[in-house]
Amino acid sequence: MSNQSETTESCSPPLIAEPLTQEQATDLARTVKALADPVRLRLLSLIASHAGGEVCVCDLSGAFELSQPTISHHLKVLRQVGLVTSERRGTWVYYRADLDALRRLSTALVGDATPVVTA
Amino acid sequence: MSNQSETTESCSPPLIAEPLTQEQATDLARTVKALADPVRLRLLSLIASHAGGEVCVCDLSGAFELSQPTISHHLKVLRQVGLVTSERRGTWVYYRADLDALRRLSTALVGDATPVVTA
DNA sequence: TGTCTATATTGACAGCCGTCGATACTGAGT
DNA sequence: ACTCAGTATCGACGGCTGTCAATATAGACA
Repeated sequence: MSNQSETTESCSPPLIAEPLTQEQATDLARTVKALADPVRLRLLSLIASHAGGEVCVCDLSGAFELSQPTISHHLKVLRQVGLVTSERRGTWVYYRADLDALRRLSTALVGDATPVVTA
Repeated sequence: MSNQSETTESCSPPLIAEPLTQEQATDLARTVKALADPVRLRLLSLIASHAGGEVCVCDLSGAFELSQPTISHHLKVLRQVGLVTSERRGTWVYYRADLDALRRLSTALVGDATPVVTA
């Protein structure tokens, strides 16, 4: 049960290379939507940047002034698009970021070459 | 008037490097939200991938089975976060993608190195 | 079995958002 | 000045979403 991911966001040409089909856009939007919330961005950031790669939910909850169900809800949204995975060990549940999924998302936007032209 | 961009999304360390502050997350979410819609993804894709870099609104509207006000609304959302800019020439308005803005967004997610591990 | 802690699910509610029709605005050409 | 085409804004409506309190579930430990 650790992962009911219905990951779609397959590998299509980047957005800037050729027009997305309606289906591609719908798939991509699913993943982007999951990231389109400050709380979820911080959650993913906390998980992805954590040494060891794993974070216990109890540690995540403490970082927000939100109810426990709300945090659980946001984690579920991230799980459903495959950006994070979860594993139960004893009483605790540990979350881990899927960096490849994030990279695929990034690639879907701009492709591989990413020379930032910091003005 | 061609551009009422209130672009915030400044250059912060990527999401996966260190935890986002609440403000960073809010800023980033603003931009991500603008992309979190299939229609806007397709619009941006149509604009960004267009030869010449410019697309007239009249060409964009034709690609969707949506009312003209709806397309105009979505274009405004993209404009407000600086992902596209617009310029009026005569009767027509031309939209252009800001690829640097897109790249900054991508960098905010995964950083510079983007080796895709296509499984 | 019972209890306690950690996490998930449910149900409800308010606010946001995508969509439309109607209307206003802008520039071009009579 | 008038009209016409292209685009933007307004106001309204329905559906989606983030939040919570209440409750359920899962595992650890008596």
